[in-house]
Amino acid sequence: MASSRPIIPPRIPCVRCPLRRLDTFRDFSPPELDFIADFKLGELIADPGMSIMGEGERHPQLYTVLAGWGFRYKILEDGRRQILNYLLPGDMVGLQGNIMLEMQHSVEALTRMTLCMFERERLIELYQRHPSLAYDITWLAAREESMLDEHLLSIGRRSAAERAAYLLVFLHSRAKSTAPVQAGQSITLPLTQQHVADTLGLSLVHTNKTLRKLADQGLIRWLDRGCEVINAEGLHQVAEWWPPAESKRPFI
Amino acid sequence: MASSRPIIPPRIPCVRCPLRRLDTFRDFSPPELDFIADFKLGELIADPGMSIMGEGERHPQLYTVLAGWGFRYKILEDGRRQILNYLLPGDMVGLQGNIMLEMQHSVEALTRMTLCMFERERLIELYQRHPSLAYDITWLAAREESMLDEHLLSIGRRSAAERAAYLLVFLHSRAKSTAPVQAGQSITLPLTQQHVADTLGLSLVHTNKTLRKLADQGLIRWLDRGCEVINAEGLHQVAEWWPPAESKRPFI
DNA sequence: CGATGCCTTGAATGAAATCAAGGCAGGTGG
DNA sequence: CCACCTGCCTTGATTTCATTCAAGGCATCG
Repeated sequence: MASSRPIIPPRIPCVRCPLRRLDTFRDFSPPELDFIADFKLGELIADPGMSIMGEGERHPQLYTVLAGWGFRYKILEDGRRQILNYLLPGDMVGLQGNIMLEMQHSVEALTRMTLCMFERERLIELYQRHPSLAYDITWLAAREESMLDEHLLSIGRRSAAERAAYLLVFLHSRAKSTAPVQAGQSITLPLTQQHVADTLGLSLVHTNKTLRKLADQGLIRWLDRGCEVINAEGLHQVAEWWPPAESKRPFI
Repeated sequence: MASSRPIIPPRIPCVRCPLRRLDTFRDFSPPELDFIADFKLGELIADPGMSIMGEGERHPQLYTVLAGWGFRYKILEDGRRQILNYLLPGDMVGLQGNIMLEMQHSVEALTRMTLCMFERERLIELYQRHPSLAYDITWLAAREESMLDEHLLSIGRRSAAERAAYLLVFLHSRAKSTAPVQAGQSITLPLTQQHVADTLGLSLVHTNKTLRKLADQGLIRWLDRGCEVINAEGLHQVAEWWPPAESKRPFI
């Protein structure tokens, strides 16, 4: 099944990885970089809406998002869907496949994505030869966990408006730190209201009404298939949430 | 602050660790065991209701639950509380403190707990000298992540009754795999309905009514400060959830 | 014997889901 | 070029589910 997808040999050499240029991410030492470059099998291009991994599947690969947005989700038998988190450049995808036999969630592309593909088999080698990179993987897992904690608090205890404000300003701040620096240009979150609804645990209709209120307050502007954050500070205050202080992030 | 708590030198040597005897957990190689034994600083005893870590604190230690139950939670300014997950024997506590500067959640004891205390500083050493243990830590982090994913699906998309059934059977199955083998004796989950409410994102009153219905269906029995699962299979069906197949688990 | 902690229940209120339409832009095919 | 989809957003009316309010019960403990 993976073979039916457009997998191509590495086009973007790790030495010239565009993510390394951003100062959100930490630098590799030369031996680390060599290892990673060798570890990389190729690239996967995914178009919007394309399924990258499916719950219950076994996946021999491990990915890192190089460009574009995606999301992880689970569905119940009757179709109720919960989006668990979003995938942005620098995020790892499919680590769970190494630990559990089967994937416990699905992954879908939101925009056109480029993913770096790694050989799962060689993960052990990474742990043996590069403890610092192993530690980075743990770091990434712990960071994912802390995002999920915050989402749980949000869905469990925040009101609809607070939840929506939280989600949008959360994504906004993540987008800001991974977007190629564009002079003053505003960032658009590439979502539909259905995605928002499925993330917040609300119905589409109620999500729409809630977003309308935020828009009426001048906090956001909703475009076709996208959301523009106009007043991030206002959203922070509605949500009662501020992003945790973060030093330079690792990525693989 | 940690010094005001009853920290005692190791009483239970790792060689005779009671968890290693359970066949839920994997065995250590002799060198691994030596390292862990040396890594262990002491034990922490926590009584029910005692705070083990607080959000915003910096924690120099890392723990593993040796006995007893606890939980991780977050609170909003106005007091709304969300329980994120429960801590059972074999679970790691405080890894996040290594990655983020400050803890992003709090930890409290539910029953009397014994925790093994490790020196955070030496975690890097563990990564350098024992890649297999490093991998185990990643394994534990990924497992925690997959539990949080399931909780998110539950709170976001399941009905009150489904959620309650899920939580109880989830805890029941976790308890079963870590409890010292007691011949046919039933397991009691050491919770109050307030804990259940704060885990499910429901009010106490509505939680009570929901649990009542499950009890009326003969699925559970509610005791004072505890819940007895009578019909696990029934709960699985209400929740539409079964525990993922799991091979022997690592622990540190 | 009065507190306190935990569970229980009924009644009133409120938030969110569901039901039901409709609008509007972009794309396609006759 | 127009007719007709289709996907995404919007709005009002109704119903369902969950919260809040209010009280009481019943053990345990000092």
